[in-house]
Amino acid sequence: MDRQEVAHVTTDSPSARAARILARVRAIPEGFVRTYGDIHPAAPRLVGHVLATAPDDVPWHRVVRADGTLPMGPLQRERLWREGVPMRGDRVEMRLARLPEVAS
DNA sequence: GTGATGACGGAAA
DNA sequence: CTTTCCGCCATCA
Repeated sequence: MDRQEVAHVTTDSPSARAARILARVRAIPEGFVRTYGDIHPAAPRLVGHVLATAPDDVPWHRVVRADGTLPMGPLQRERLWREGVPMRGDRVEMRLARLPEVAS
């Protein structure tokens, strides 16, 4: 389905989307990561904005780019490393750390 | 109201 | 491998 359908199916409203995004991010288990696109395919950039203005009790470091590079640099890298996320150089081994799409 | 920007993604060259 | 280009949506000037 395209983004229009997604928006229709998933009760949209600025706050509702933000809430859904935050919920998904909080659901990422330690040691794994998900990409912006995985969290909200229709608007990856929105995910970034939400995380940027989100409370720090969310595991924002578990959200990385689709190619495994880290948007937040060294800090994020350190946090992921501590959780045992497999990395190669400065990027995450998506093949192993990327969490499969979750239903809901 | 318009236009630029950003913690992005994917396709094309 | 890199660089463009276009689509997305909320914010902000």
